[in-house]
Amino acid sequence: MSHFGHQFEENYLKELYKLSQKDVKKVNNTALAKAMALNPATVLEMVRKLSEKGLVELLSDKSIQLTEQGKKKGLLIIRKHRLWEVFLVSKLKYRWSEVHDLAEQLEHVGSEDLINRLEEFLGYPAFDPHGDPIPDRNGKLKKNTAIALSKALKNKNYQVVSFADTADSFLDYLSKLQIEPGTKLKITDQLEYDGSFSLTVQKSIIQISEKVASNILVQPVI
Amino acid sequence: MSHFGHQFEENYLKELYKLSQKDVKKVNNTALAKAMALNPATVLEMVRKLSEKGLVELLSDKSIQLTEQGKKKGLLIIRKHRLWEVFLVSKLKYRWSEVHDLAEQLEHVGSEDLINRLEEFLGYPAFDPHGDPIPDRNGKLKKNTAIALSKALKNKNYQVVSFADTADSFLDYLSKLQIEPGTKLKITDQLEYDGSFSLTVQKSIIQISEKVASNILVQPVI
DNA sequence: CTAAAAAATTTGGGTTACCAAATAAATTTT
DNA sequence: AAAATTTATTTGGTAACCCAAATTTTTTAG
Repeated sequence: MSHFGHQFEENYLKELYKLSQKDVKKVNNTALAKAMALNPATVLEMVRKLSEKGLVELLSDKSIQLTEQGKKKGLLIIRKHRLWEVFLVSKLKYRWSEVHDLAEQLEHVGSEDLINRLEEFLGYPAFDPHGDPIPDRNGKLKKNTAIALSKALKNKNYQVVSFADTADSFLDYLSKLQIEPGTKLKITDQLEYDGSFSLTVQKSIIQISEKVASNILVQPVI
Repeated sequence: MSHFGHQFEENYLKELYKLSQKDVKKVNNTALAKAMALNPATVLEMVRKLSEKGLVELLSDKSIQLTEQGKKKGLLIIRKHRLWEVFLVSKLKYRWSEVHDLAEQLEHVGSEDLINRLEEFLGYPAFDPHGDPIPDRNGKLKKNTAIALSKALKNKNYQVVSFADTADSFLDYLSKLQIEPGTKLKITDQLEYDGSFSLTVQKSIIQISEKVASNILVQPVI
């Protein structure tokens, strides 16, 4: 038995789960290797081991698919990751853009009991600080009903849920505008000329391009 | 660079620090190997690596000593361990006897900044749930003024601080007696015959042997 | 001081997760 | 369909951390 619990296995399962969500097309060895920044030979070797463990199936068209068991494990890691992110932001006052790497370490810690207690301590949050849904202990995800800000209605109140683009430069830009998940805002105008938007954000009025607006995901505030 | 940060290194440094505190006599390879439940050959190999890194010195009498740098790193791990234990007990409602293994994982996570924030979040505790002092961010430890219960005075109020013996069986026994760090108690009598004690613990009276009493560390309640 | 015991060290292996480069197989282009 | 490209797979190798068993060195006892 490894001295590291199942850290590696967990990373493969997590990545496979994420890929299965993101792209519709099947996940092959190359795609997984690229996603994990590993050599295809390494990935093939590991995937075979996962297959022997019944966590993954190697289909006849060479695509890699999680079994029910593998899916469950992958979701658990995602659950852990997102709950720790909530902890870091809501309790330790990190900014939401800083927590990913730390959560990547914390997600491999310990027991399911620990994460269930953490969830209770945090008050059963449904979304992480990036706006991504947190699987409950049965693996169920709350539907995220967010839409792009560029598709939102004028003069209606919205709340930022997450961002479609997660490039650092974009996140830094948003941070300067004081736009983060949870921020309440309203579209006051859209310019015909270039499609740019005027927003009311916390009593001040700012301008953003249509491109930026399309990468901000919002939910109507009830 | 390893994919695991410095988990192994950290464990060696932590153990060396603990040994340097516990036993007065010098720490040799055999002792370290025993403490870590590893083969002496393994330990020797690792200690040499630590020595190359300047974290440890191999003295001419074959004893192993932490350098200032190594000591600092070892203390940091202990700090992390104890702060996470406080978190698990005070926030996630674990019992103090359950948290060691989880803290052993958490202690290897992440940044010094994280642990500083955690410390602040927890309100700068000076002792962990076992009663052991938590090094501050400069490595300073609060003096623990505890004495063995067997050396305590009759009819004076004390508070349990920690235990000298940390064997599971002993902790389980104490747990059944509802004795844990923080518990208030008073010696009502000591039998001449075998040195055993009568204690008042939370309104009930219990009997413990002298050996048990010598492994319970207490502080006078002000 | 010498024999026995203990500790330190060496030697030869094992496993896991990784990689680069070569080869084989499948897919796409033309 | 043949050529070119992409993907999958095999092969040979590395570094970290570990072990058991043999050997050497040191310490302890007689």
